[in-house]
Amino acid sequence: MMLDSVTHSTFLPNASFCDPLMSWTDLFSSEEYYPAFEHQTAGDPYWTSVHPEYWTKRHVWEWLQFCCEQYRLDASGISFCHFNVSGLQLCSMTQEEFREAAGVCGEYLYFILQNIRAQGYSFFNDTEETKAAIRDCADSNCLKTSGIKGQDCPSHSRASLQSSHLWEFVRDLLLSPEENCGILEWEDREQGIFRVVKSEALAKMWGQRKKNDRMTYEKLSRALRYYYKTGILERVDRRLVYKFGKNAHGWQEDKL
DNA sequence: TCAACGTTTCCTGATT
DNA sequence: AAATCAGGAAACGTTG
Repeated sequence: MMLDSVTHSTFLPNASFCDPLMSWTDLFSSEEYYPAFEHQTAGDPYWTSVHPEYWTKRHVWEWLQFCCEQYRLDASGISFCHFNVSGLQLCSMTQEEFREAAGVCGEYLYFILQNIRAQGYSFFNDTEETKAAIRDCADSNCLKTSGIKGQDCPSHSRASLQSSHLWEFVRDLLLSPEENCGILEWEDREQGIFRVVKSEALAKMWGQRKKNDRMTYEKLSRALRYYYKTGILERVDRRLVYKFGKNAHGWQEDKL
């Protein structure tokens, strides 16, 4: 049903980007088109295992996080609530809507998404062609005028995804209601104060993210306490309650 | 190859 | 009593 919108994608500044003979299904079912990624367990596929049109909100978040990290986008300029959408909704967003949601970074994100849609995850393969295309887009759209630092296309995507920081994981969980499952709860949204409601579940989730089944809340909380030093978190003298510090970004409602 | 970074692991002791 | 907090110390994996 989505085949038309994909194969007839109009955002293809460089025709060589998309092989017109390659079908949508082929693009996303062929292992060789995204060799850099591993599929997760069937019950919980990673965004790279799923077609953008079928991404859940969680997948959208994962993709966004990946883009921010891989391309060093300034997350503070991105309105995350605009991206609290399903893959289908994301795919229906126009370039203008991306710009509204994330400024110049939005154009970049739009470009990346359209390329994934058009050619699958081969977009991330380490080819000169892709690198050049990214540079072209970057030059004409955002890198010149924004703080985005130019980077070659991702060749270590998986590693990069795994390197996601704990506080960002916590932040994103807090901002993603359907993934949260009542694990975290805002205590004071404006001040960035939140409570860990299900400490064990939080540790389990973090452990899953880091592929570490020995993670416990005891150990996770030690890592959180290190954030007091760096101003990512501030101490709140209540059990299981934390507060984002001045060096944490991307959690504030008015900046979303 | 090395060193910095962000944890992870373990621990002792205090607090709730 | 069990869970959580506070940090020191050291190990560890990734990254530049």
